[in-house]
Amino acid sequence: MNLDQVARRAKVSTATVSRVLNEASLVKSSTRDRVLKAIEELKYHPNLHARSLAWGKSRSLGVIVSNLENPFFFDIYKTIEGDARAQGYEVAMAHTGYRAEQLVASVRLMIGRRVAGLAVVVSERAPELMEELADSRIPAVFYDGGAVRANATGIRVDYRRGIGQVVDYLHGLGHRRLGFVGHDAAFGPTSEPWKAVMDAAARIPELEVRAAAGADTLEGGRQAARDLLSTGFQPTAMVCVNDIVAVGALRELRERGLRVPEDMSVTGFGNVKLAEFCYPALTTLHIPREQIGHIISESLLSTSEEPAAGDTEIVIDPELVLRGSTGPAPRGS
Amino acid sequence: MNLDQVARRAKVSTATVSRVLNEASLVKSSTRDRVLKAIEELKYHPNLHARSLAWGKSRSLGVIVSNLENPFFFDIYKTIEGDARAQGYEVAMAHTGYRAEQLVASVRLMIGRRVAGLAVVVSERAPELMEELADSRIPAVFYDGGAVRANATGIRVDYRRGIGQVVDYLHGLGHRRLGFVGHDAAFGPTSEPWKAVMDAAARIPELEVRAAAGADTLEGGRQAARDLLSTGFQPTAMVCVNDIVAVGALRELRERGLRVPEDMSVTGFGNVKLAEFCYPALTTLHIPREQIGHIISESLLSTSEEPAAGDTEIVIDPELVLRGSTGPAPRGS
DNA sequence: TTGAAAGCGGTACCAG
DNA sequence: CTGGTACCGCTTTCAA
Repeated sequence: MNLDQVARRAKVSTATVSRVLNEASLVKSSTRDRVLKAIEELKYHPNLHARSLAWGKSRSLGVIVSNLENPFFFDIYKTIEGDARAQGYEVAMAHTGYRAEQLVASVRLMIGRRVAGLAVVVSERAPELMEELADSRIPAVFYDGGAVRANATGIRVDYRRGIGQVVDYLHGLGHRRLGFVGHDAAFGPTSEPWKAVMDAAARIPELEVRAAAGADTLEGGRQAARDLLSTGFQPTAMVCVNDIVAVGALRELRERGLRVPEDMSVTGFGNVKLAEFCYPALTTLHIPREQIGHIISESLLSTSEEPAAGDTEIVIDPELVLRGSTGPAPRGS
Repeated sequence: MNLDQVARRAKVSTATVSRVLNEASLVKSSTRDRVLKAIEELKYHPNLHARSLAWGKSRSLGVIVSNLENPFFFDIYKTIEGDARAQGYEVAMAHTGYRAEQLVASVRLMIGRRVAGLAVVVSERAPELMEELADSRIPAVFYDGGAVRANATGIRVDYRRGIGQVVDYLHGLGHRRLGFVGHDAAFGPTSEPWKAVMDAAARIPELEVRAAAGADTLEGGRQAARDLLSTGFQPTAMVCVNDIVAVGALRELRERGLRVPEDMSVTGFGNVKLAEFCYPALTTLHIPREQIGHIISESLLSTSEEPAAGDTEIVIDPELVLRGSTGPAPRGS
């Protein structure tokens, strides 16, 4: 099942078979037919490894995301994939589950595959690795990737501003005790969302904030909400690091008999589709995931040979979307 | 950045470099160190295409799913991926968006990659292609794949039985007019779920059933529910083809001011995590997705060289899970 | 323990 | 328009 067998059967050289396969230079139609027939009969499928090896380059993009299960990441991935396909590129996906080691493995994998471009859409970090990536000369784009490496585009969300808006909004509604529901990879002093919350809280002294975190899943959000409440702390609002975790929190509240938003306000982050479909619908911060995807693919697939501007940092401004999950703080709280 | 350069720098042959890379035969540790140093300095990453070409085989599994966005598919994918990784396999993922043409392209891609095994977890069909796959001698497992090809394992859900249970249950609660919310790829007389509904309806003459379908997304479910209701038909229960679509329907009902389950019962299919987290929580049919994933990977990764039993068909029996989205039919309906 | 060289399956340049 | 052939980068005998 290789070129040679096809060539032999069609009584031509491998070069000719290769030609009909790539529709490149013209082949006499009678010969072409013979070859096609042989291919058909032999159920021949070209070995893609051999092909890309010979080709030198790989007309494929790599996309690494933290958690494909979270629609936030999926939406970005899908957009990139669509764009890439439209330009005739394959897409190789990898997800890390927020583990730095897995990120390292994935990047190495992509370098090994000699992808034509790499999108790194993850929250976790692996600084040493980025150097390796840079040396590989593979064009890369980072989303949320912390310090942007030289000669690569970076995209990040202005958490400080987004969370700031949410906190101000809640404060304006009379809330004084806030719970922050993070997830393991967006927790602790190195995490942007966390810093943003702390900043906002520091700005408004009368605010009291406590935090908890679980996995980046529905169940994780529920668990975090439970942990938060079981400490005895009685917040009147919960600021969640993303919509999925927020939906998880909603369930915990429901099962405790707490009404949203009468007894407790809840906010999300991202504005994924589910935020509109859950009940109550989530007040959240809109992040334009498709736009992010397009920016990424555009930057990676830039027709021009030049490294697409390079060294750019694009900052996304979240936009507050008000829905049913937030309301005035309960009286006498 | 290839073997040769590393070899040259370390003053050894490419064979030796290859050896230290594969930790195969022993290399004198002083030489090994020299080589490792060279690799380090050159930031060398082996070309995986060349490697698998030389290797002949590919220690990687292919997984094709219809819609990764739907957690049902994702859960299966994730399980397979986990198992495969645990055995040192790479996983190549492709999704088809329920399009047969895309399925064809994806299978060809996987054959071209010479994957060691292929999981085809899709609802759409492409019979001609399956023949091609069979000839490729790649071990394959199909989920929901219709007619099982010779010498391959097939797994399918007993829709007839599952839907039958739901319909009987609703009928027992007094429901007489049922709406079926499908999605485009699970609609029409060739679709199993559809046939199952029609069968059940035929069994109980006093039942009236109408159907509608949209995309396999939250929004699609909402749209389908809207279409169903806008015909003037007034069902008292909606049987949905999966949980996602059901959550979409829930929203449409909510916005029309219809209470669930007082005014309308709703059922899902699959029992994905979201089914517990939405409001009201969904009565649904549990499909053991992780078990399915394990069966698939086990069958594909069977240590024995023999084609893993082959020709097996495994039928999954869905289990009814009762939650808050169903109740007695409204009085006087 | 190490090196030389023959593939693995294609592509593409150079003649004819 | 077609065939011969030198690679692409790595693995793997076979000898040394």
